[in-house]
Parts: sequence; C-alpha cells; structure tokens
Amino acid sequence: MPTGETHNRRTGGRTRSQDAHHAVLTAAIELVEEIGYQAVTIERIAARADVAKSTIYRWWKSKAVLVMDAYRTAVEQRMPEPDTGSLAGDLTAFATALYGVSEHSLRMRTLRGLMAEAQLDPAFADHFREWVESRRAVVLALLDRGVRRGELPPTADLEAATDQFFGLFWYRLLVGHQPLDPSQAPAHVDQLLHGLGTGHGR
Amino acid sequence: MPTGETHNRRTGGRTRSQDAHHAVLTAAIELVEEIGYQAVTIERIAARADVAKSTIYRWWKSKAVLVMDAYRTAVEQRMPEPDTGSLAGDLTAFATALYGVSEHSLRMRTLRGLMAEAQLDPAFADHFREWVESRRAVVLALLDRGVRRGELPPTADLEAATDQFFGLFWYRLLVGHQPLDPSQAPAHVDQLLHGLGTGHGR
Amino acid sequence: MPTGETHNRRTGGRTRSQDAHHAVLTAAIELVEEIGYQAVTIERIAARADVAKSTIYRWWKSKAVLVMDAYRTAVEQRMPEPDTGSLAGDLTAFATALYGVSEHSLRMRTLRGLMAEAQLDPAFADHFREWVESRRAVVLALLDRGVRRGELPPTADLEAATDQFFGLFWYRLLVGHQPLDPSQAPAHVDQLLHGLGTGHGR
Amino acid sequence: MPTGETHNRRTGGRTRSQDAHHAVLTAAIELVEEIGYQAVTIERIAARADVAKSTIYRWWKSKAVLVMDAYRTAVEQRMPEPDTGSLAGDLTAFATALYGVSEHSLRMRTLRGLMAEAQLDPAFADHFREWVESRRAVVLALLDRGVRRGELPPTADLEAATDQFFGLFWYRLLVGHQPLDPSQAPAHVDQLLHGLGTGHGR
DNA sequence: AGGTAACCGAGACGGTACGTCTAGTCTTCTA
DNA sequence: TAGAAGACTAGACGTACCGTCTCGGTTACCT
Repeated sequence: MPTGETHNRRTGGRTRSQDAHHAVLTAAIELVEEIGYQAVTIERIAARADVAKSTIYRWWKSKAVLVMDAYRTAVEQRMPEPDTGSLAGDLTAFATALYGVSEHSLRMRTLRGLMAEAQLDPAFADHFREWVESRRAVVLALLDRGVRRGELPPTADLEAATDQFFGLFWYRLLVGHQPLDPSQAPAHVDQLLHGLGTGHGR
Repeated sequence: MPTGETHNRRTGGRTRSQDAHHAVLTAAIELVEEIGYQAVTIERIAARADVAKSTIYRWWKSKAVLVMDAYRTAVEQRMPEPDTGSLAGDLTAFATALYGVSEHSLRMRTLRGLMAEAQLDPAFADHFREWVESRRAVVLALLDRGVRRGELPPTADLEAATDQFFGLFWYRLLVGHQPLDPSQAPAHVDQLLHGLGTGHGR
Repeated sequence: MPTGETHNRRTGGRTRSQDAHHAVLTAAIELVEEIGYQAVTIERIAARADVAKSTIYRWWKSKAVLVMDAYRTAVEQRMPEPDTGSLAGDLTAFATALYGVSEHSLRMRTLRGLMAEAQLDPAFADHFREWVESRRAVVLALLDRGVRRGELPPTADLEAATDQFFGLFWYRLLVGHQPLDPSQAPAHVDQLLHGLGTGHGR
Repeated sequence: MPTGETHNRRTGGRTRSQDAHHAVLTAAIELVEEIGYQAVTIERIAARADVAKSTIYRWWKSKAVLVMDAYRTAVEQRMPEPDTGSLAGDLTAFATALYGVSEHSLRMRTLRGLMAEAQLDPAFADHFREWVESRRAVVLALLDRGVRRGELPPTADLEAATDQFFGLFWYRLLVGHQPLDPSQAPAHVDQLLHGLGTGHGR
C-alpha cells in the first residue's frame, strides 16, 4: 500500500480508519480537478472529505505528498512496461501512453502542480525525485535491453537519452508552448533513436 | 528599459523614483540568493529595499514578475547567438553557456522558482512563456541555418529538436537527479544532431 | 483614551478605523453576555464584529485585555468617589455601588472571567493588578481622609482594611456561596469600621 | 477515600490499578509545581504518569477535579481546628496556618489555578464550592464557640466575618499586590474581632 | 478452572481555537 | 501626485489539546 506511510504498529490502539483515508484521497483528487492544484488547501480537503485537519496532518506531511499519493492511488495510469520485440516499438508504446496525459486535464494539472511544489519545497523534492526515478528506470531498462539486443551501440549514453525523452515531455507540459499529442510519439522516438546510433534507419 | 512597463506620463507630478526602483530589484535578487525563491515575499522585499509595499504593487503584478525582471536586469547572462560556421559548433557554444547556470546557485534557484510559479499562476505563465519562446527562437534560428547550409535535412522536425535540447536541460535542473555540467554539452549536442540526421558522420 | 494602546504615529499611514475598533469592543461585550467569558474566543469576536482576526491581534494582546478594555469602556459603572462628610457614609456609598454588580450578570461574568485569566496568564496579571490597584486607591483615600478627620486612629492598618473590604466582595463573587446584595453594605461597613477602632459606635 | 469516586461495582472485573492511580496524582502535582497550573494538561499528565488518557478520563471529570484531588491527597496541610481557650487564640492559630501557603509556591499556584477554573467551569465550581464551604465551616465553628463563650455578642454577623477572614486571604493571594505573611495573622485577627464587637478591649 | 466484566495501554478520530503569516487593498500624510 | 507608512480584510498555515472512540490484552472476581 503506497499510501500515507503506515506507522509502526506495536500493540493496541484504534486502527486507522479506511473511510477517512479514502475520503481524503478522493477529496484531494476532486479538488485538483475542480479548482486546480494551487487553489487546493489542506483545509479545503479536510472540509470536503469531512475529516479533521489533524487527521490529514497525521498521515501526510504536506499537500504535495497527499496529492501525489492520491494521484498514484486513484489516477495514475499503470505505465506499461512494453515488450514488443523491438526497441523502437517499446519506446513508442511507452511514449504514446505517456503523452496520453495531455488528454486528461486532471493529470496535467496534477503533474504540473507537483513539479512546481518540488521546486518550492525541498522536503517534497526528495519524495518527488524518487517517483521520477522510478519512471526513468522503466525507460532505462528498455534502452538497456536494446543495447543487449544489439539495437544500440554499447557506448550510447542511456542516461542522457532518457532525460531527452522525458525532458521533451515535461518541457512541453510545463511551458505549454506546443501541444503534446500521442500521435507525435513515433516521430519523437525515431528522432531519439537516430541520435543514439541505432541501426534501423537512415 | 526592460523593466516594469513605464506608465503613460501625461502631466506633472513627482517622477518615478529610480532609487526605489533599483533598490527593489536589488533586494529581490539578494533575497532569492540568501533565502531562496519560495521564502521571498513581497513584504520581505519591501522591508529590505526600504520601500512601501504599495510601491512594488504599483509597478509589478506579482513576485514572479518582479523576480523575473530583476533576474533579467541584473543576473541573466547574455545568451550568445553564436556563429562558429558549423551547426555543431554553434549549438555546442550555446549549450555550454546554458549549462553554465548550474554553477551559479542564484541562477538555478531563480529559474526553478520561476518555472514553479508559471505552473501555479496562469497570469505569470503567459509572461514566462514569452520569455521561454525568445530563448527557443535563438536555437531554432541556429537549426534553421543548419538546414539552409545543408547540415540538416529539410524534413527535420526543428521544433521537436529544440524542445529536446531545452527539455534535457530543464528536466535535470528541475528534478536534480543528475548533475548538469558544461562539459557534457558537446556529447549532448552530438547525440541531438545524429537524431536529426546530420551529415557530419557517426 | 484607555483603549488598545495607540501606537507611535510618526508620519503617514492609514489611520486606525474607529468603526472596527468600536465593533470589536461591542462584540466582545455582547458575547460575554450571551455565552459567558470562557466561551468567548478571539475568533468569535472577530466573526461577530466582522473584522479580521489580525486587526484584533494588532491592538490587543489577548482576549483578557480586550474584554477588560471593553468592560471599562462600555460597562463599568463610574465608581463614585463619595464625599458625604463622614467616613461611614462614604464607605457605605462606595460599597453599595460596588455590590450593585451582583445585579448585573454581565458584570459578574466579566469580573469573574478576568480574575480567572489573571491567575492563568501572568502577562495579563500585571495589567489586571494595575486596574485593581486603581480601585483600591479610591477606598484607601476615603480611609485616609477618615484618619485626618480623626474618625480613625492613625495606627489603623488601612491596607489591611482595604483588602478586607474588597476581599469580602470578591470572595463572595468568586465562590458564590452567599448572595451579595447592596442592602448588606451598611452592616459590612459598620463591622469593618469597628474593627479599625472608629469612635462612632459600640 | 477522597479520590476519583469509586464506581458501582456489581460483579467481577479487573480492579482499579493502584499504581496507575497513584502515578497520575503524583504526576499532576509535579507538573503543577514545575510548569504551573495553566500549562498542565491531561495529555501531559498522562505522558508523565505513563498512563493512557482514557484511564484519567475514567476516573476524573476534568483537570481541575484531578488537580484538586491530588492537592488534597498529597499536599494540603491538615488545617488545624485549634482549641486554645480563647477565640483570638483560635483564630490566630488558624490564620497563621492559612497564611503559610504563601511560603509554598506549589500551594499558591494550585489554589490560584483551582479558583480560576471554578470561574470558567460551572461543573467544577460546585465541586470547588463544597471544598470552600468545608473550610469556612471550621472558622464558623470557632466563631460560634466564641459567641457561646460570650466573647462575641450574639448579634454578630458570623457569616460576614468568615468571609472577611477568608476574603482578605484570597484577595491578596489572587491579586498579588501585597505579600501575605503568617506574621500578619495576629493583627488581622485583632482587627476582625474588634469589628465584631469583642469584649477583649481596644 | 473458566467466564466474564472491568480494567489498562495505545493511539486514531472529529473538533476547535490558537497565534502567525502573506497577500492585496485602502487611506492618510509628506515632499 | 508619487511614494512611505501602515491599517485593513481575507484566509491558510501547522500546532495543541480536547474528549471520544476503538483496539488488543490483562487481571481478578464469581460461579
């Protein structure tokens, strides 16, 4: 359960209310959807969830970790870990799913808010970075498999490639100067792989 | 004068105090340096600059606009518009300068804070986006010149390439999972250009 | 103006809102009357007065000094400084007025609440003590005049007599085991003066 | 057993833990001594006594009741019921003992705190009043014996005299404008008795 | 000897107020 | 009439206790 870290339970004590817990996550998601991340406050979440503020503070350290928890619990798409047989296929599948967030304003708002918070709250930055790393790891693994298959030269800088991959996504998401559409995924992947010296083209 | 749009001055009256104006910008920069963007508030800037809050509000719409103004006035490096004769040389020069911010904590803090604010304040987002576009335009022009020179095929997606270029930079800056060092610039540019199908070899 | 100590005014600045000020005092009094001292909170006063909490905190350090201010401004009877020609007459007049609070539940509630607060909040205790001293001074002056007139021996312990006088009043007010009625004033004064060795009786 | 009213015991069940009970009373006294009555909370007592909050609430209705219980159990001096042969002697003995609390900060703090609580909590006020009455009864009995012995006229208002006696004490204790010292007891008693028309001279 | 009732600890829960903070706006005086 | 000073409304912050409520576990009396 990736959610509001369960405390060390030694012995007795009232058990954590699943109702309250769930109501908080739901309220958080709804509010982000309705009024946007920055307008969401712990107080509003508490009011909406019909829960005491102190109950929220007991389990979540800040609005950011709460919203992130809610996002992962209730919204986040299971990121595929594709296995199409080819590196290009795998990456394209992943990118297509990734770019799909642009079609869900809730997801966009949440991601943008969380990234913003990570800049402003160093404590949350650590938490956020861990999550980002977990998603980078998926792409890194795909690329690594490509190397092992001989689709990429062993000298390719996979870290940089991963950051190019996610960087494009986040940059467009955060700046909003260009649309981001799943249909663009194949072209972007193609460009990326050429950069890495893949044998499949040119 | 790139600073707090000057009002229409019709008639007499006390003229805008250049002292106050300058003190505000200086105070803003100093505070970002000392306590970080998120801890800076209009009130603190006013106190530090020994200026009335209302004077700040008269000339700047928000902390973000003010800090960005101060940043551009006092800190921002003149981004080079290099002309080395080759696309790779031009981009490498640009990237090297860009990655240089990582050596100045003030610049990093400011950029991260402004990007965060752009996520939270839609009004500022527009302002911020304009600034981002102006920097994208420089890179786009370099790439375009590369196409005209025949260094890139005319079919290359320059928009996507630009976003890959800046995306990698911002992604590392914002997430902080990887260092960003000017010495990495040539390799990143190389990888990018291969992706675009440059003729300069692999 | 015995009320929310006026700050040092050097130069410009918005002047204190008399509306807000008055509304706060009125709300405080009404709430003490309606729900009792202990149930009154700064937050409720702010809500009732339709004033921001911070405005209250700007002018009053605690609920206790605010209520005391309101009490003195709006409720406190002008304590007579009687001059009937005789000590017994003076004291009886004073006591009669004093005991009159027992007929006004608002005054009783307020006095009891303030005395309680003085026990719990050392900062307020000083403030409260000053007020108490000012009322003791009136009685002390009456007694002193009695000494000068020859109604009391110069050896009489006027301090102790004053404390006996007020002590009886407060003790009954605070403990509530006995009613306290203005009609009892003459007898109590009589008993007190006998104790001091007055020549007028026995 | 003057302590946390024993419940109706119908049938079996675990008996009340004397350890827990004693630890609570001790913790309460210690905390009043160390941090003052107002800073004492049920939670702090529970933590100090290493006892569950609910255990405290099971046996005592409020902090005030608990502290008063602890005070009477562990601290309160057995008030003398003196019998010296003369009214003046009896009262002086009693007053001397009474004024002795001023030399023990714990007792002063406790009494002041309890009196404060009686003003704020009507339920506790009743409880407190009973205790006050029990102490008044002692003095009333002394005075009554004085009447029967002929030391006081039968017309003397003993109730008022008792309240003057305790009133002086409490007034000084609560307001703190004057020290209260056992050495003052004889003079105060003397003054009181003159007021009542005692025959023992002036 | 077993049942069972009341105890005890731990600690989560809904509440409520606290006093602080910052945002923006508004008012007044001064230069 | 710009600017400094600072009072104002508004509302979230995170903390502290309150008194209540499960829990799991422990006695000790009473069949």
